[in-house]
Amino acid sequence: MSSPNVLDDLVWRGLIAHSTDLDDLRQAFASGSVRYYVGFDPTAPSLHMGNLVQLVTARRLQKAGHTPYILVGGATGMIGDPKDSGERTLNSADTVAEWTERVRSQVSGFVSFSGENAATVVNNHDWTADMSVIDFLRDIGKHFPINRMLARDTVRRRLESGISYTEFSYVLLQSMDFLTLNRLYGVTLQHGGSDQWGNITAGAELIRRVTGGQAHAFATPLITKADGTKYGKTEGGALWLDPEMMSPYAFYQFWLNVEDEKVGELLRIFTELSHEEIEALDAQTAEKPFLRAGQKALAAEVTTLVHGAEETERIKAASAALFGGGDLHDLPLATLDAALAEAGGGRLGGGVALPTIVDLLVDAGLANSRGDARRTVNEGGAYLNNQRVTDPELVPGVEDLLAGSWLVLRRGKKRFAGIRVG
RNA sequence: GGCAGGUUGCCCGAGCGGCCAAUGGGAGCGGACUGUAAAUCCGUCGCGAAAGCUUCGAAGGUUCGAAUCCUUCACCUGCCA
Repeated sequence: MSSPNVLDDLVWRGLIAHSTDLDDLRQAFASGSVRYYVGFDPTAPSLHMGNLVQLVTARRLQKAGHTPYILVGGATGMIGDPKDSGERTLNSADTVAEWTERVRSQVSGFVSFSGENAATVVNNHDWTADMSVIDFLRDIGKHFPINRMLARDTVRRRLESGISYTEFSYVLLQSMDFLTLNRLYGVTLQHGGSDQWGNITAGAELIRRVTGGQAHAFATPLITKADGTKYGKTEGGALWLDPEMMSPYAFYQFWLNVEDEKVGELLRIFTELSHEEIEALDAQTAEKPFLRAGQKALAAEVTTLVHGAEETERIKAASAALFGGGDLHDLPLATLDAALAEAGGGRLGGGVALPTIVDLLVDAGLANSRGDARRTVNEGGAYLNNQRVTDPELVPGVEDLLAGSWLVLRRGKKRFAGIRVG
């Protein structure tokens, strides 16, 4: 039931940036269902692209027969992992509790809770909240030499700008999690992002020191754009998995717009397509990049994984309608309804005179202010029903209403919105 | 606790009484090219149709006029204790 090949698959997909002894891990994988864990701290109301790497990785391991323990950081979220950009602001207990629940329901969609290797979701708040300071310092703290802690990259980089004792201690909590899961459930493997590598190995080390047992670990690489910068610092910030924080349509569009140089890498990391399928897509990207077969497959696969097949079909139809290049007047009302609901926009009451194109752009959310909208029109970036508009004062007439009720607005090449009239 | 310096638009960073809505770079946005890609080039980048209005840590003050001078407050940094 367990597959030793999963490790080779992870390597092939480029998912292993750091690891403890891979041969030991391979052996463990071959000899039975390995219990592994990955943790998610509630630092926001939703998980994002970076977390998705861990979610799909956990999913792959489970499919290979291993047993997932998904940890939500009800306790670690109260403390905050030290990051290079500086000290975090502490969130209130209520906020952390609420976000913890949201993260819990989000992660639950990626693993299976049935079968022999059913997943378990745990919350580190359960074993941390009631622990006494004395127990913590005696049982955990004693195993952490300060000189080693100070040598850790994340800490060293913060020594100049400053780091609180709170964040400095974070590694102890995460290490205690690994130890606790090891004791309670026999968890012997932890994976996470490469930025977590220090915390992960500290946990493996703690297990070794306390129990004498061996624990495995690996870290996935940091995913960056082709130019090395981080992904997703656009409008909303991160690439959120929660449909309320990022519409599935926008999510799909993100993957569809990925650079050619990155498609192959992202297909490997995020999709469950076979090696053959991915290599075929690589070949297509190389030979006929204009078809963007890789991007299309990537967008469809990842959106399906996160938002479901049904939603993905709606989005694909919407994208085809808006980007198809055909005459929008030919589209039936049902298609427009669906497409524009995905794309976003606004609604106007019927009967009254229509506003100018400038006001429409603002109403649809495509421009921040009327000046911005006016500028866009003057720059030639405004379109009504896929026809460029050059006059800021243009007022659409009844004849412009598609299927009697829609105006399709576009800013630039790819930002669409619909205004429903009536 | 003492001494010195800093706080400018999304970010970095000039400006140091009028010519400042505020140089420059980055990000963002639009255009050209193209493939809803990258790179490149061009344009744009507080609100307002305009008159004008609101911005340069906060509050007061000096002045015909302040981001620029003065006072107080808040926060940050460096040096000394």
